[in-house]
Amino acid sequence: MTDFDTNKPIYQQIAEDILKKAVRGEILPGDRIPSAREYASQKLVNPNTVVRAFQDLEREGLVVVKRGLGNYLTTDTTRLEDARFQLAQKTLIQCAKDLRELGYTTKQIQQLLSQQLEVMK
Amino acid sequence: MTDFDTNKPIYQQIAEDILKKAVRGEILPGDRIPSAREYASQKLVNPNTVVRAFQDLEREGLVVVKRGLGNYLTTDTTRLEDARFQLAQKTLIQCAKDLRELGYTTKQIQQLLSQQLEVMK
Amino acid sequence: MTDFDTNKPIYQQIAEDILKKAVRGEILPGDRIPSAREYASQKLVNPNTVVRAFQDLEREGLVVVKRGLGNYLTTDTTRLEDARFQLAQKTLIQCAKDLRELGYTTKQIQQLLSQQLEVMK
Amino acid sequence: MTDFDTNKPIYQQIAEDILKKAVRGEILPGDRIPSAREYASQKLVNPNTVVRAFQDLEREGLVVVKRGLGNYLTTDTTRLEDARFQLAQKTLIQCAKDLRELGYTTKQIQQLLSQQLEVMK
DNA sequence: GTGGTCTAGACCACG
DNA sequence: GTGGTCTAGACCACC
Repeated sequence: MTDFDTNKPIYQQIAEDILKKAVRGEILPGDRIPSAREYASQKLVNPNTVVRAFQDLEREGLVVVKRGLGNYLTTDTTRLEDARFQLAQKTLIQCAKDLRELGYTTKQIQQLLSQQLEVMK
Repeated sequence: MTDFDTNKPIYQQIAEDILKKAVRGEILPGDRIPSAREYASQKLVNPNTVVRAFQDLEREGLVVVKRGLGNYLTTDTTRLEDARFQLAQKTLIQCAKDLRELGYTTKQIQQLLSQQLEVMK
Repeated sequence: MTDFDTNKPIYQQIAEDILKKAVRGEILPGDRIPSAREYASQKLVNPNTVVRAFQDLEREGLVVVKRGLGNYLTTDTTRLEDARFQLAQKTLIQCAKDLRELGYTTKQIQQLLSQQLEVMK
Repeated sequence: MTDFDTNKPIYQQIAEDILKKAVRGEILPGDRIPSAREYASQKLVNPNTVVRAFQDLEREGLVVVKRGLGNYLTTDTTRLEDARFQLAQKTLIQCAKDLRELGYTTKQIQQLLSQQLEVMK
């Protein structure tokens, strides 16, 4: 994920990127997260944009900011699991709703999804 | 659908609304679509916003503009089916990709979707 | 030419259609041209639109309107040849200008045109 | 090109102007394009009109929009060359077709074009 | 600062 | 009547 999708705020993509790394175990609870500056220079984005992403993560309780020390992934694993499930839920609801509105039946939707998952393997 | 989602362009929602009506058979191939002005006064949006939606639909070949007469749904049913499938495909790919990145397995994704579809029945 | 190009006024396309038929010899000098009504019902366009085309042709001296009798192609062949050459000239100037602005050289333009003419044979 | 042709949409002329500059090398791949507002105040047109031109260019993949930063000419030179060739092709096809319909032969068309190019030198 | 969107109101060509 | 275009001015999110 070196590039960003133009239709979505970059700060949001950064926040989701970190959440994804956390739920996949690439960052462990309590781990230090690169500082906004490091992250910004690495991903070639404006530091302000990263700061905003971190603020959002802190607000959700996923990241703990220790001033002068850096940002740390929360040790509260429930929070992580919650955030993961919520994001998944939101994604699925939107997807299911959109497909329903396109006139697809439950069976068809499941079939299309299976095909898609197969292709992406 | 009398109101609009605030975090999506209105013109895009109008275009999708018409596409959805078309694929669901509420508008038939060759049917006349309400003029931009009618549509605008009915949905209480600015005519220009509707015009933009219609232009997008024309660019995709879903709507045929007959100058001075009005806008007509294309009689090319392949186009309609294509547009439907493409939109469904795009939705599914995004959904599957997002869930994969959250670390869900194929089985789990299918299960979550089934639950969701069940709930929405 | 049963259908019309949407980017150009229909009345203009009708006028050009008649001019083209005349210069190609499908209509001869002095021949009667179908009345606006006949033409309109044949091509499925609004009679007013045909009328406007005929007015333009009359203004250019290509068509003579004899009230109550019908419209006749002028017997003045010079007029026809003039109109033909002018239209050709206008077309070429625009084409050459556009290609020049795209940075093509004289040689390249001639070559591209030759290829195109070959294809259309 | 300080003024605009009255019988063509301004937004279209702006888009073509930029494309032409790009294919002629006056703007290089990756270069920043003046912001819509700059361009608008410079050419004395409404910013919205410029925005529309830029959006068309983005849709064709010639311009990349970086939000909050500005518009950049694509670094994908294939796209540029494609766009150039397509526009040239479209122009030529239309020209050749029109002349053919006026009853000119291949030889005559080539000759007329050569004369025209000579004149414009 | 940038681009994205929307509203309001106007004018035109076309049918 | 229709759609196409343009202007003017506003608000927003983003960087």
